[in-house]
Amino acid sequence: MISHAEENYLKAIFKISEKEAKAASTNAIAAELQTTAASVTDMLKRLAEKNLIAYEKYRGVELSGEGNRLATALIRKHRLWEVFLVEKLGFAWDEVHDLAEQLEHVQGDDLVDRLDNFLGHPKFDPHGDPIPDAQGRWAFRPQSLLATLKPGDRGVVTGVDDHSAAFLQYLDQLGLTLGAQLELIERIPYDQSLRIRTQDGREITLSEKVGHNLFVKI
Amino acid sequence: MISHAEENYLKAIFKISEKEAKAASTNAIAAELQTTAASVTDMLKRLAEKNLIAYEKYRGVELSGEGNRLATALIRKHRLWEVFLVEKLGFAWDEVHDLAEQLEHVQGDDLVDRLDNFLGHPKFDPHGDPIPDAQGRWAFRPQSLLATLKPGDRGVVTGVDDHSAAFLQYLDQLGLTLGAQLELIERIPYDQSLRIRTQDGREITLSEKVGHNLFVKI
DNA sequence: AATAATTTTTAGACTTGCCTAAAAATATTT
DNA sequence: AAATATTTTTAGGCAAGTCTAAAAATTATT
Repeated sequence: MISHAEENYLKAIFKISEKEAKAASTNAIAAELQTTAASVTDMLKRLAEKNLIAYEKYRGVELSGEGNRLATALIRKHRLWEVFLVEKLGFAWDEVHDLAEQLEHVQGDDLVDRLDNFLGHPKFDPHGDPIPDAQGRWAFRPQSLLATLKPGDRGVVTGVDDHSAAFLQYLDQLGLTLGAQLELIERIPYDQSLRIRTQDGREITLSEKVGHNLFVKI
Repeated sequence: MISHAEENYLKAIFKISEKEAKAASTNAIAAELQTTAASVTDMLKRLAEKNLIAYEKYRGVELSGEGNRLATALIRKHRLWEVFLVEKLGFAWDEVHDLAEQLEHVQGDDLVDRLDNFLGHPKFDPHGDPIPDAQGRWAFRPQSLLATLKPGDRGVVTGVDDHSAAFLQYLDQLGLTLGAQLELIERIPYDQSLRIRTQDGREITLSEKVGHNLFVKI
């Protein structure tokens, strides 16, 4: 049996490995989970003992096959619950993270698969993140950071890199939710600000930071 | 903040107090939660400390107003999730208890009320148990144990006292699910067995035990 | 009312998961 | 390469929640 705490560590390690493409460090895990390096070291020993990670002192960790399988299942659960909360219960996309964080730990034989079925097998969650299927396969969808578009390029908002409520609410306010169309007018050389036209013809200026946190499909 | 373990104790005390109409004993709580009397004593001290129960050594416990409020909210959550699992995800009534036991601990501002709304404000769960509303008010529905009917009485199955999977599956097999109509033909004096006629005209014999665990509305 | 049986509590220990402070190892600078 | 800075681990401790075994209190029996 695996505890909630252990599950959270696996997910954190998965998340870090995904970005960094190298072994996850103790400090990175501590930062991700808002805990201390000492606590992380404690837990890494336990996870290594259970063969869920490959751990070498001072060298960081990587998930084992089983650890990867568990982390993927957890992300699947998290994202399916997010879809449920938004699509069925009417929560906003910036309100669902903490709830899904709890719901993903609910254990039950075919709960996830029934939920998946009930929701119509969604491939992406309310933030545009892919939902792995029951076999752990990830959907792929070509997308680019808004910051990489060239003036004149048109795109559709497909996801976010920053999942903070502050960013999501700002996007709501701008009308830049998933599916919104936009066109890059120009990039200001001085500070890399981006002038875009929205689908209803408004022209708005976005900071470089926004450009690096918004995914669009060209 | 209240822990999952504390919540489970409150629910157990509520359940026992409901039946016994007197202070819940340490042993009764231990039996309900499948733990030891020593563990219960430990926890009772903590709950008393938090003013969730009135606890006097060797004298059993009763819920405080706040304890009662929390236990009621918990039962509300549990039963709403059971409705969700059966109505929306298609689980059988004997499969949902353990899942709801986990889901009831999920904390979130208006999650329960949104769920309640999504489900159409059900008044009873899949086992016929009442679901308290957001203000903690209980629906009442007159019902009697099948064992108390007189020959010739007709009734509709409205609930069960025994929630075990074995009993629920047996009822499924007999076709005696919620809403099923039946008529008591006779009570066998020898062993209090009950001969009933089902709505499709079958005559079946039920043990005294079944008679004491099935609720019907006459 | 005294003894026996039962229930409840206390005492002490264990695991999980977390912490701080100090030590050890690794990485970076000069 | 030596000194410094950073990262990671160890050591020791704490709280929650559980356990067993023993002591204390209550209840039942004779």
